[in-house]
Amino acid sequence: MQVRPTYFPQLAGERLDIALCRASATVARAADAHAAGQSLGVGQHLVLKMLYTVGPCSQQALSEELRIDRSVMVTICDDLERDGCVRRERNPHDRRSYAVTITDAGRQRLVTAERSIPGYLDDTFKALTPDERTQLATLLGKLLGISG
Amino acid sequence: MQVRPTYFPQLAGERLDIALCRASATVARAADAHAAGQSLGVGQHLVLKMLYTVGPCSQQALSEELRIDRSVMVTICDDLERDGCVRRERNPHDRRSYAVTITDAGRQRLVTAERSIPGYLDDTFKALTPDERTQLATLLGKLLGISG
DNA sequence: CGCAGATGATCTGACGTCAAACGAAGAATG
DNA sequence: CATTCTTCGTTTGACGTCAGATCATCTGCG
Repeated sequence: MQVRPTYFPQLAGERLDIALCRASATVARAADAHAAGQSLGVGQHLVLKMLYTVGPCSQQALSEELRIDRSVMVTICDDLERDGCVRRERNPHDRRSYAVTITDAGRQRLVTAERSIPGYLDDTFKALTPDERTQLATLLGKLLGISG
Repeated sequence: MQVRPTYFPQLAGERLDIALCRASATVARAADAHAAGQSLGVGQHLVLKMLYTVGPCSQQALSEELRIDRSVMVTICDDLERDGCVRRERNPHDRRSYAVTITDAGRQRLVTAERSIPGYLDDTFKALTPDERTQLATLLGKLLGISG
């Protein structure tokens, strides 16, 4: 029930980029808060999810696909490995790279975390109807150059 | 001509929040690049624009409305003042706060910078038709709780 | 008035992100 | 094979952001 209708709406009206960035910042905050509740960082979650769906990957592949800097990926994998969620095995065909592999504990951790995602998404985007969410997804897809 | 159709599209499909954040990151990069070309930071531009449209403000008001941290606003105003784009006059009714005021030079600087904005926006959102841009603006508005 | 608490601007310290440099291991060229 | 170049993972250093402390000023209350 905030009583502050001022300059921003006008700005958002003429600057689509600013509106997009602010919406993203809001959503990112929600994601971080939710992740903290699960005691599994957003990056860690995404890494586990990708390993789960596409199988063992190099840190390089994880970095590029998830757009997480290589140096950040190091500590994400460190933490996941310390928690027993992944193993770092050397790729026998290229001993420079790892084959980061999800463990049973990691799979377990992932499915647990995944259970809370629908509720989190629903809450974060509760201002939009299901149709509108689909619209938004489509528009963002186009913006990101996703072929589909 | 990139030949990398892999995991991300699938992720973006089921995680609207991730899609939103990545789109925002892309747009923010474009904004920074464009701002660098204008040698006027995004924050500085927004401050000038707000001062231009709503008149003199305290740094507090600028901070809250533009969602820029107070401590960051200090250096933004420092730089703008050093360049002669704003003046910091004490608010006579409350000498704790400034009345940050745009100068003629600042106005000039702003209108110059504003001229390049339509082209920048058009380029950044070229993947969307005008109708789709309007749709996106509407959806983001709802998400941000803008009354309209 | 005199004092406690709130508020605006500023400064400082901690944190996360990212670019650049590095070492190890492969690929390519002669 | 040797030399050069590239790639993967890691470390380091710089930078921007933000929370908390600080100082000056204002407000409210006795």
